[in-house]
Amino acid sequence: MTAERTATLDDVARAAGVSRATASRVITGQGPASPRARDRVTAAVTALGYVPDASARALVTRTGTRLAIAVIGHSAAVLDDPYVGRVLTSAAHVAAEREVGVSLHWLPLDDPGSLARLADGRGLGGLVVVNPTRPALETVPRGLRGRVAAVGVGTRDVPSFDVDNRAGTDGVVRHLVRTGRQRIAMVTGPSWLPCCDRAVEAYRQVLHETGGEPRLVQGDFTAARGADAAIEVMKRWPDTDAVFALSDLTALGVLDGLHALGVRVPGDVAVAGFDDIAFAGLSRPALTTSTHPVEEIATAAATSVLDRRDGARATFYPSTLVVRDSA
Amino acid sequence: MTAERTATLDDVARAAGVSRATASRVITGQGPASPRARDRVTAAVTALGYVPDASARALVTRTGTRLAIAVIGHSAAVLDDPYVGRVLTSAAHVAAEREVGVSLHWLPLDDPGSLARLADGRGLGGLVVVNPTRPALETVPRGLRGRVAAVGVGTRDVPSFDVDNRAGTDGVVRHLVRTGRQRIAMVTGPSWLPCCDRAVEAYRQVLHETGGEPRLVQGDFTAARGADAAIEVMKRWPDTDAVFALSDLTALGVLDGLHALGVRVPGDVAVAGFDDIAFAGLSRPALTTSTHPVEEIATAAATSVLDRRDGARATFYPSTLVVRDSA
DNA sequence: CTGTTAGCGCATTCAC
DNA sequence: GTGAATGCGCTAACAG
Repeated sequence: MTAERTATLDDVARAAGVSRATASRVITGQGPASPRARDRVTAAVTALGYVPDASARALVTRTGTRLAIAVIGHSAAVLDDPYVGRVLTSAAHVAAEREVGVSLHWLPLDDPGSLARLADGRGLGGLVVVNPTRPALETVPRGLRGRVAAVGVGTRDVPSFDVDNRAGTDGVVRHLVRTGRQRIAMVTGPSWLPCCDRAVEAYRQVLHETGGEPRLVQGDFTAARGADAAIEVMKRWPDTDAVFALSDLTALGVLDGLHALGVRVPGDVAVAGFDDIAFAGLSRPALTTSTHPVEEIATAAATSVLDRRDGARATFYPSTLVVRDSA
Repeated sequence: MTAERTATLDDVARAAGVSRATASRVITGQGPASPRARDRVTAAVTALGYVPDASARALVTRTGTRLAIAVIGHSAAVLDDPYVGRVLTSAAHVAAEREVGVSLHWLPLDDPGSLARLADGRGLGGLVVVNPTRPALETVPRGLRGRVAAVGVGTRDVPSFDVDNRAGTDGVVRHLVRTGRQRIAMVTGPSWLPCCDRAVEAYRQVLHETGGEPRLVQGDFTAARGADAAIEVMKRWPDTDAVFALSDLTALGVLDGLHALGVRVPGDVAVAGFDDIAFAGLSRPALTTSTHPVEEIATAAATSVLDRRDGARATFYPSTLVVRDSA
């Protein structure tokens, strides 16, 4: 297959013995086409190794040639989160196969118009919103319908691809209970992030069943906050024997805070995180956490957007306990 | 500035009272243009907030609309390296401003044709190669000249944006010497990676000056290798009192390996890393390392490619010692 | 169901 | 130095 010159739609049409329009119809799958035409065109496509020119297509459909990844948060620092990095990498991979690129954007939490502005911009092939709020998703223009996906909660119009936070939290907290912990605190995510709700509910539920009292402290997914949260927890409830943080980075910070307090982990207090980031296995003690197929999630979201697949409204991905040393 | 409809070149030309061709010339900076026309057009551009349509431009210049980030390595796992993540994020940011996206690619070390194939593909606006080898860079087609940059070593045709590994290593090793270490081992990067050479030279130089003997062990920038390397070092040279790894991930692995051996850090052996990744401050003990403006480097490389700036052939960025607890 | 026609927004020949 | 004309590769109207 020595493609001396990349094949164009014209080449495909000629090879298939049809007009460009017909070829275009079967390739995009939009208009009508006879079975016969369909066969001949698909054959020609594979024979010539045809890949549609993203620029030309974008130009005429006014649809853009890049996949934007937008992350909602208080500051641009959210873009440095390891979770976001994994989403970006996976999305970039999917995009590359379709000759489009990705771009990364921060949507300030206190600027409700930012998503609409981003979505209005030219050159946008699709949009994946990470950690969205429902009101924010309502602001995406109709023109983008079918080309938006959420990694986090979705809406009726925006399909959601997310970790099963409820089951994941349930698994971690039950593990803590099973290993003898009884006074379990939880460091949550930011209060505005709706996908944390299910996790908090699951935590409450398990504690309710086992006769524990909820000990909730607010987090923000950063390590610095984790250290402070650990100190706060031990001050308010000195007999705490386990801390579950809804983010590995935060859990790592908890480890730090506890260490500063002279509390032994897991001897005095067990610590568990969430997400299984790359460093989770490298901390001392190595972090017990729950692992998530972030790459799979991001790939599904990007594919859904790029291929305009109208599939399920919400897909949940499994959360699997990883027991290491900290709990 | 209520841009109800995004301005087009035609709008700019009309507002400036010139033809589209003239407007295009001054905007691209390519053809001739009278000072007067130049002024009027630039004024119109800012007034209308005009941004060229990347798709249309790509279509006509046959130049593509995405910035590819290519990473050379043995396996696709190199794409997960934190360094690569930082480069990708920064590049995505620069690209977004110009309405283009980025894509991420792994170039197998043992497949010399992969770079050429990637570069030949349509839709490529530019190329940033991370950790390249010189022979690999020779394979990029002439057509891409001026639209390629290297984060790492460059060639005559490919400008280089890199950390000043020599000075950085010098700084770290001298710090070890200054704090009383005398038998210092170094875990290098992969042997095929040319940008490590300068670091190794600097290490040798300092040891030569201070009367030490080089203790070199090969690394591959992974944490797993770091743990093995630590064990190897302590076996070959049991009196080693410091280990410098040319990668934080590897240094964290060294910490792990030393811990398994029952060696105290920094009591028995000091450990230093390189790059100052996000987790460096969170390890126990916190990692002493050297910090690098990776975002700045990547931004410069991406800008150079996207704006077709023919600047300096090689730019070195400072490496700054960060003293924490491990050394 | 199909082919013909007409642009999308821009950079680039060529005359002037 | 400038403007009029041309076409990049593709999809979307429209007529057959």
